[in-house]
Amino acid sequence: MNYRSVKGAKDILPSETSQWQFVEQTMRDVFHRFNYREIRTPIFESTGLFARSIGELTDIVGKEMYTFQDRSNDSITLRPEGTASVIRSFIQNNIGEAQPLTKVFYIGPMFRQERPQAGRLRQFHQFGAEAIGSPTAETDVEIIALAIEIYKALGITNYSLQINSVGDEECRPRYKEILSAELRKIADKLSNDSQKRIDQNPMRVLDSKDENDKLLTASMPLITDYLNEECSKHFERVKTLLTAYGIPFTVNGRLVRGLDYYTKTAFEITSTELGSQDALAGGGRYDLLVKELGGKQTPGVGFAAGIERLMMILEKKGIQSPQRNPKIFIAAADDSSREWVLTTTMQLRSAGVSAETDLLSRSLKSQMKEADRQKAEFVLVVGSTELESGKGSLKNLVDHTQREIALSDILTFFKQ
RNA sequence: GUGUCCAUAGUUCAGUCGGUUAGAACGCCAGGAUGUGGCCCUGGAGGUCGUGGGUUCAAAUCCCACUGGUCACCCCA
Repeated sequence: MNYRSVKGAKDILPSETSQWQFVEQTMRDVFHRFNYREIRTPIFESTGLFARSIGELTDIVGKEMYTFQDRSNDSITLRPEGTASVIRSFIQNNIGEAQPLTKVFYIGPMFRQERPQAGRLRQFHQFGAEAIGSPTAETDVEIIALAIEIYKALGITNYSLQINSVGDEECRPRYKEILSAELRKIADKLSNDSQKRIDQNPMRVLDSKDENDKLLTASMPLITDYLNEECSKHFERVKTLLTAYGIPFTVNGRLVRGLDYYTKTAFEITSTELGSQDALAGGGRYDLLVKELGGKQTPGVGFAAGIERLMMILEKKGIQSPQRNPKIFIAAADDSSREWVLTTTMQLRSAGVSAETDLLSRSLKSQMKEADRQKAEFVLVVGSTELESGKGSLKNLVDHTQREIALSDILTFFKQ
């Protein structure tokens, strides 16, 4: 085999696409119920957009982006996530001027050059939603409820919701100072990764998976204890509304997001059905992002979720889309009927019926086997005798019954 | 980026202590008194054993390198 798909980029094969369409249709229905409209942005953007929004110091920007110079020497990046593009488009097209609150969703491929493993690809697919223009906790909860409703609609139940508040531009820097100071005292005992983060991103240290780090930081101060009044009130309101809505959650004061633009609410939905990559969805509030990217000060909140990880759970739980099989297979009993068979198949298709026939000049037995393999509901057998008498035998492959039918009635029979 | 394990028909796998024609199941193709699928029966096609090198009289089997996959770290959806 000469050519293979690039590492971490997978084909979605004909045997899998109906499942993908089923999943996408289900989420589109839910988005519609929540009155979110689809937005489709380009899969590449100026590199600066991502560097600015996600953060120069994040791993995504620092070492995972597919960045290249195009033939005009502009620096282009394949999008590693969806929010930055949506906000760019929101600003560029003055979408916020038409109404105070913009509710959009997206579905599409994202690109990150990480080492592939279970639940992690280099080209992967995300769906997500953004509510841009509202500062209220009600909006945070609608976004969380929207994500959860999609999992519910797909029959996924084994997930858990963790929430936190990461503060705002006033209280977070203050907390970071305090935390950094505490961490510096034990710096030499922390893991290498954590030591590097003490100054740049101390909150990530508290989220370390290293057992020793966990022990050492067990009694460290948490952001939730240092929120200012506004952030604290917002966080309380989110918790109250989630409870009122009946959405179970746990507060995790160590939860942080990998993107820098989040403020106040941050959340993550995880599943025990996945491997070590157990995050199904993540999101939060980003009140500074629109302004950061050159727009008017506009609050926003959103989430992003991985489709492949969702598919892994559906597969594991045996949740499958209904199959779309041909309604009728028309078999030619001999060569004299092939012309009639082909034209009738075409006419059925024009009339809106999924119809199939044999293109390989195969024996009747082979055609019957093919009809069975295709899971066609009916088989119509037509040969020279049927053409003369004007009547064919129509077999129902599901209940195994067979009846005579006038060939001239075929179209009307299958139209409804 | 670091590490783990793995690599044999289309697929999932077996292959003894290195030993001569590399197997199974499923799938595929063709038949089963000649015009009817599923189950069943018969037959058939299909593999330079990932690639390259080494050890050996002899390598799918042992060793090395590379490539690819996999899972974990990391990161995150």
